[in-house]
Amino acid sequence: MSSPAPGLREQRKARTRKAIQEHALRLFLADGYDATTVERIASAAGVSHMTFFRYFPSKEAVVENDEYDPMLVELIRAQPAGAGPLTALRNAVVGGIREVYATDKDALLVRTRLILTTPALRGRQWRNAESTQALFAEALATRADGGTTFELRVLAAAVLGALSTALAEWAEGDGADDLPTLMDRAFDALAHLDS
Amino acid sequence: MSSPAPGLREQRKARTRKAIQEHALRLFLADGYDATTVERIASAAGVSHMTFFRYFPSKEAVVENDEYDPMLVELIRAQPAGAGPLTALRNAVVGGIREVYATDKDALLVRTRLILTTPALRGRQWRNAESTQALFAEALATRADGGTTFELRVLAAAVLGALSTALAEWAEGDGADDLPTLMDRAFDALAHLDS
DNA sequence: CTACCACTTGATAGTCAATAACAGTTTTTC
DNA sequence: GAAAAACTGTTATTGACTATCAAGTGGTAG
Repeated sequence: MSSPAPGLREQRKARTRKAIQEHALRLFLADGYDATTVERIASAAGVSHMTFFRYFPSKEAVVENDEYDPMLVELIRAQPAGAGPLTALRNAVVGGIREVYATDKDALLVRTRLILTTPALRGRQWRNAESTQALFAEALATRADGGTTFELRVLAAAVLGALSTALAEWAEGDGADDLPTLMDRAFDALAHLDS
Repeated sequence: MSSPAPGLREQRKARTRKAIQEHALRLFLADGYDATTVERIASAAGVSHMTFFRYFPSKEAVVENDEYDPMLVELIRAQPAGAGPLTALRNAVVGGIREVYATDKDALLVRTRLILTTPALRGRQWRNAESTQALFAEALATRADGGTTFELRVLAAAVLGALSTALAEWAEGDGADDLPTLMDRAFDALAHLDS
């Protein structure tokens, strides 16, 4: 990633981007996703709707937060070589989430609930999961884990399904449960599928 | 399900619905999903665009084919009680797909490829998977399978992830592989995740 | 057979997301 | 300081989708 130069322009862009995102989330929570037009978000953030689309490719994209993927890939690669692929994924993901959870818990809950209750966002979410699946499978492959490419893809897909379920369960319970614990339980279930 | 009366009206509606769907798929394949407008589909089918939306809630919906879910749920319920939940799901799903595959293989391939290559349809597909996950989990629960509701949800999600991967692999290979065999391999991978 | 009723459809107009073209302004960069 | 590049707003257009209302069709009772 590049911070090419902290010039005035970059600072201003970062501020504009953040303003759009914050106003968008605020309005989504207040009035609902569908009832909030891009025009309204833009004017709340003090820009034109064209500028909105220059910062975010779509109305859906303003809710996303894909910053975790690269970190998780790093963590997967860093797992000791002896562990099996499921164990490696488990330790990497649960460890990574634990950190995110400690600092961004509330924001994560708000965003997750919004996504779960908005059909358009749910679809988007799953589409992202597909690229995450590919990243995970690739990271496992470079770790020289056993199994064919196909098997690693299946593994990554199964893990993502399990993680999504944990996240959904957590959000449905309004964040009362401990998310890393739920994810651990999800991984336990994966390890003993035919209980 | 109701066939209230095979009156002229019902026949006509069924014909219109089928015509819209067939023209839509034909045009999608010829010109691409995005390049095909609803207006064009409607006029090809000899109706107005309003009628299109009276038959299908959205442009995306015209590609779907959710008819398999009830059949799969029946098959899951019919599995012998002794088998573990993963085995039950495996036998039900692979058996069901084998039948579909024997009769609808070409149509399945065309539709799957279209969905995989069209971002908007991929999102829709995953959204449907969510309701399928709930149906599977519920079917397993009524079978009095071991495990909590949460664990069954995780299982259903993992299986759907694995199945999607098999379907994607099959479509990427232009249908050269045998789909039921691929699904069997996906289930094998699930059974030995930490290979 | 006819007259009535519910259902289905089309024409029209509108909203909203997303894209394109152009002009005006500001920040770099030399 | 001036030329080049980047950023933004205005306006217009496309296409998915909805609402309304008028007109046409099939089913049915008399």
